[in-house]
Amino acid sequence: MQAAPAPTRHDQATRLLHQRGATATPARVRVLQLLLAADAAMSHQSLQQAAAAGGHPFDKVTLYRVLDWLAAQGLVHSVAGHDRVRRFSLMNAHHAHAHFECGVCGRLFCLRGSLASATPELPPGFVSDRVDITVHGRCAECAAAPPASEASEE
Amino acid sequence: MQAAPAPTRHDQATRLLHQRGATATPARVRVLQLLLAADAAMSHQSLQQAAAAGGHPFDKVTLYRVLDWLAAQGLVHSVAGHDRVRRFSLMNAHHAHAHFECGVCGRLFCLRGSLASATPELPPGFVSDRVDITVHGRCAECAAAPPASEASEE
DNA sequence: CGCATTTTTGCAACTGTGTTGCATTTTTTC
DNA sequence: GAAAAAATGCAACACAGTTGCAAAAATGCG
Repeated sequence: MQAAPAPTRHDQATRLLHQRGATATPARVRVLQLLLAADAAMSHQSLQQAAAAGGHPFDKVTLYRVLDWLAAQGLVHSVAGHDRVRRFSLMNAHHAHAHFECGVCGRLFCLRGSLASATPELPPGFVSDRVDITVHGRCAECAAAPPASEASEE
Repeated sequence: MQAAPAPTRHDQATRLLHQRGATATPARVRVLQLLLAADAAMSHQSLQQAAAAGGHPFDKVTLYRVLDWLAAQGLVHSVAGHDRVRRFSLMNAHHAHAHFECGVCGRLFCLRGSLASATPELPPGFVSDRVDITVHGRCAECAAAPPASEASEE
């Protein structure tokens, strides 16, 4: 047995699934655990790597299906960044949160702020459903490390 | 004889290119013409189809490169929708415009409204560069044609 | 004007994300 | 415990976008 130091997160994930009346399958629980532990939206690739690093890699199709299922359940949120890669983050229930996409490292962070969802002027007949706000710029790490062609920075 | 009914648009495209001090190559002019005529952001595929319908299909790589070049010049703006396909629209110079993505037909429209770019609460160290706002919902056409009369309603 | 240089275009092959079909395993239901 | 349903895994596929290299057009220099 592996010393799993976070049964709490496993429990949390399982609870989220049971609230939906769905079976808490290992793959779903594992994906939710990873997403709960992440501070940024995770791509399919990073999830697979994280799972492999945890000693239990799952099939890529299974991962895609779990992510699709989670998105259909409204548990996660998928966003395609500028690199066309979908990244997934936990949905914070009621209100959609804004994202921050770093133009240097490409990471996608989740901002939590009460967005004044001021729908711009919508043409007549258009129905607004949700407003997605993504801030582009440089994250703290990349802003602190200017492109001085020198990567040596402690 | 090619019935070119819009020398104006051709001229407009050429002018935009010359303003950048760049050569107005046929491919660039053609792409800009198509984008000038479009009311919504166009994908690589639709641009290629439109060009083919116009009797002059260009190579897909050339199209990708022209689009990349136009984006690098700041003339167009590329946005990846939920289907992970990049769509291109003319940059309206100074202020970025918001987009509307229809969840039914997938089309991406450009909204023009002075967005109060109220950057949500950015974590310390993060540098905001640009705020991208995409409204999700149903466009006028799709909202007017509900999927009610389909086979099973459940 | 001709030739070297740069830019642009075109073709073919490739990468990588995501999907589909089908067989196998696991879970639920009776 | 067996049948049915859901979930998983493997292989093959589809599609957007990219890279490398060669041909063609534009540009610069003598």
